[in-house]
Amino acid sequence: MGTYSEQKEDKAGLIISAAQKLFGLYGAEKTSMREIAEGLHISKASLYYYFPDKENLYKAVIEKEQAEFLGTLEKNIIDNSDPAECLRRYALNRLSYFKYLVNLGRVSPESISDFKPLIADSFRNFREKEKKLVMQILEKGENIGQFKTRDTYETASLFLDILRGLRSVFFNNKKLVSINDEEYKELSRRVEAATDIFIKGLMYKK
Amino acid sequence: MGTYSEQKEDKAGLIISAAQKLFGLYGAEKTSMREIAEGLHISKASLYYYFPDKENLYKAVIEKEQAEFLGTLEKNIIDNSDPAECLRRYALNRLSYFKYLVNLGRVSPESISDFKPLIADSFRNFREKEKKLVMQILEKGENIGQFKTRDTYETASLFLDILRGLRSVFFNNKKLVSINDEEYKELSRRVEAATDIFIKGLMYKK
DNA sequence: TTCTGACCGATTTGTTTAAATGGTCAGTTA
DNA sequence: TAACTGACCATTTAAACAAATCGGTCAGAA
Repeated sequence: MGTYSEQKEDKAGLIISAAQKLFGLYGAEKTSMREIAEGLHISKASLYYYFPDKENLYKAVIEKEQAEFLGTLEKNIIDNSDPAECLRRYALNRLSYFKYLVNLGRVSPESISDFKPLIADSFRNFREKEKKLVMQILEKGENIGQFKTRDTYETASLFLDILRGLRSVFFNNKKLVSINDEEYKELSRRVEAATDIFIKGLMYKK
Repeated sequence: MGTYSEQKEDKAGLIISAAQKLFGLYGAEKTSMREIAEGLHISKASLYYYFPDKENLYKAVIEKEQAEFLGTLEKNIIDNSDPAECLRRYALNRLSYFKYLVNLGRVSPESISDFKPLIADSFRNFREKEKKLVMQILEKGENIGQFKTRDTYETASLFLDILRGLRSVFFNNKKLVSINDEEYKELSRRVEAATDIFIKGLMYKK
């Protein structure tokens, strides 16, 4: 990489960070490009030199967060050799990421449901990557004769949807803006219980 | 019951049915008390002879639907002796009820999240009844040595939340107004798969 | 290459006004 | 006296319009 593109990435990174902060404070829709530019002491038009439009800037913020999470997740999992323990860790790590997103204001009705196609793609992509990670764990479990599944892809998808569903149910019951420690403990207790039963349900019966 | 209260219940029942129909067409918020009264050829004030306010009328509609569902559900389950099969039936019956509610327009962001306390109570009550039904099934499974759970109440609650979560995830992905046959099949396939794994996870290991 | 001010059409916001809504009540009806 | 009603009220919602703000563009300066 040359100096230019490095500089460009630096500047783009600064913009992403500034946008990330403001999106976290006010939400993406309530944050204007003018505000982001003013915070960086540059003109609004400059933002459009680095990002074609607001949607792509938002996408960059989302994908930055997703990449960070997937990175730490892989590290946290790969070193562990027991597939069941891997699934347990996955569930709790994923929940921790959820808490982070909620407390950042990144999870809300409008952020989830009526997403623009571009952002929806990012989420789909993220979920696919998650699925593949879980698939790897399941396949490992099959190979060492610990698990027995019909279809690792379907099972991984189901596992993630169950976790997502539990979060969603918990989230819908209380109208959450942020998660405090008590709520988080309660939710992780349920997620752990569900994961344990799920794992038992995958176990190979001798 | 005397003639008077029977007549009163008849009339109240008519009002509930009329309201049910209109709520289904336009939603509770977009249906006015005037409309309901006009459809029954009575004055708006008369509605307030039978129901203290709109909220309680809506509550009556909700509880009528819930009672009907719980009734058919119990019938559909009680005659079956295998607990695992009971859980499977429960899951699919519950899904069928969900489809019914969605296609009636009874499930929507505003109907779910920002409910008035009164209606929220009805839902809590309904969920408690569901939980007790599932608990009965689980206890039966424990008694015949088929299941092994830490806590039947917690497990029942978890089972229902997982089902609810899967519906919620499916519902949030597509922005549903009604469920067609394909979507319903897809959803029941997933619910069945989750239920099967869940049941396996409850099985007593010899 | 990087950045900007001036500018555009479209959307959002604020404000005002009229209509409709949920709810009440004294009194009629049968 | 239980069942019902028309007239009425305070509050919410709908409509309409103006002003501000928004995302985005572009010729040209640095």
